Amino acid sequence: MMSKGIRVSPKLVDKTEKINEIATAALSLFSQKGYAATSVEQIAEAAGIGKGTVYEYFPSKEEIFVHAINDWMMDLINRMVEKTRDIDDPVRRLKVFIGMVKDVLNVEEPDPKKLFADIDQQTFMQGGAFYKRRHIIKDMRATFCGLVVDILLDGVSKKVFKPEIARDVSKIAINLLAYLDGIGMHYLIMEEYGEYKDQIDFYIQGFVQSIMI
Amino acid sequence: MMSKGIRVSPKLVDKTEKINEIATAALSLFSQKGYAATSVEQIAEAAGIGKGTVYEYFPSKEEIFVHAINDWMMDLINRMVEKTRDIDDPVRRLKVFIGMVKDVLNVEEPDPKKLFADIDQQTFMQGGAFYKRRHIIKDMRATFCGLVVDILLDGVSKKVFKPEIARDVSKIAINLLAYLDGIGMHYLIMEEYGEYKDQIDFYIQGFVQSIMI
DNA sequence: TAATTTCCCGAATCATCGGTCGATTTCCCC
DNA sequence: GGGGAAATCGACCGATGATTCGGGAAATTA
Repeated sequence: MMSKGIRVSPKLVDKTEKINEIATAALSLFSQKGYAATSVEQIAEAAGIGKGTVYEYFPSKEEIFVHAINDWMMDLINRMVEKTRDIDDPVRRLKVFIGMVKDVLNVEEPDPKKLFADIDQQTFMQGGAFYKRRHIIKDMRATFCGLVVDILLDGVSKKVFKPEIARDVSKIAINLLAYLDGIGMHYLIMEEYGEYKDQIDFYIQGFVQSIMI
Repeated sequence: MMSKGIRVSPKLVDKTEKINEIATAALSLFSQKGYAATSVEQIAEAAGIGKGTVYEYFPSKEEIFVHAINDWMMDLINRMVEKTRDIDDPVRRLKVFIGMVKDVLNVEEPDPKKLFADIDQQTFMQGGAFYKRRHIIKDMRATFCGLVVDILLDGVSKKVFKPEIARDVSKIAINLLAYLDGIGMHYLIMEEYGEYKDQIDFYIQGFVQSIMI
């Protein structure tokens, strides 16, 4: 605590930490009620501060959303990188990665369902929080895609995956992620989580078979 | 015009047609500005009537959305059924279907991008227009899936597709649609429409190969 | 303790918008 | 051409919620 105090003057607060506290409280609320239905007052209450204080740390509600979502997705990606980085067997590495993607939808806190819907919303709508910052979302997707590309190329170099997939590795990665996106959405809408994992496993089985030597 | 006059009394309006006029005007606005950013007054103006009049035909803004989206999706599905129904060659039939799905994203009026985002939004958020009517969205998806299943089974019975896919035909159909969903979303976000069709063709090539005898 | 700066707050502001309602217009029938 | 039901309308109401702002609390220094 009390780390960032460069100038010494009356009362100093760790701004960064406070910002994160607010963002964390907000993310939880956004995931429960959605962005639009969450008021700044509720965020303040959840963070244990007054409404006006929120505006000492964020210029607007939109910025809270952007910050919170950014942190959340960064964290998600970092954990995936970490968990898969040191796996030697490319097939296992791929499957661990996919397993983590599968599990994302089952997280309880923060529940990602509404977060994803709100991200799309705020990205597509002119004037949305992410509209003028689509690059954040794009970068995130690109990073994600890069992760898969790494795994695939690693498999190629280890002679486990067919060499010819190297040529289309980017296409293949995008297609895999698109599928995972789509099937996740499908089950979110259809609410048949029971079959979700089977369905993915069925797909992945064919996928792995098609890229293995 | 003036078709539905059963009871003859002072002044009679074709309610059904008026409802559709309003819904059509609304759909166009929703697709341009999104559901939340479209006011009932704007809908009224676009339909060439007063705000109060809108409420003679719809009980709420939400109902306008539900009605408009329902019509829109029904129409989409019907056109797909029609265009593919009479194609004999299962492979061509499948490809025509996929071609139509591809083209959906490029429609200008109404532009589907925001509509899809709003549908998800209104489906996931408690209190959303589709929240208590997820069945409408689910049914639509099920119908859509049924279409693919039909095409696949037709191919099996014509000895063009492998017989063993009949066992998992539902899984296969869902996976295909999930992919198309996901890749569509991907390109909507990444805004690289140029590569969109190539990407899908690449996928479909592998897909068709995997199910053909 | 007083001075000073930072931090905190929630009442007030301001704008938006969905929905209502009573007045007004339109149209059909006699 | 007038009676009356149907249809239209838009000013108004009430609620909501993001953002502002001015005063008070807290902490630090002298």
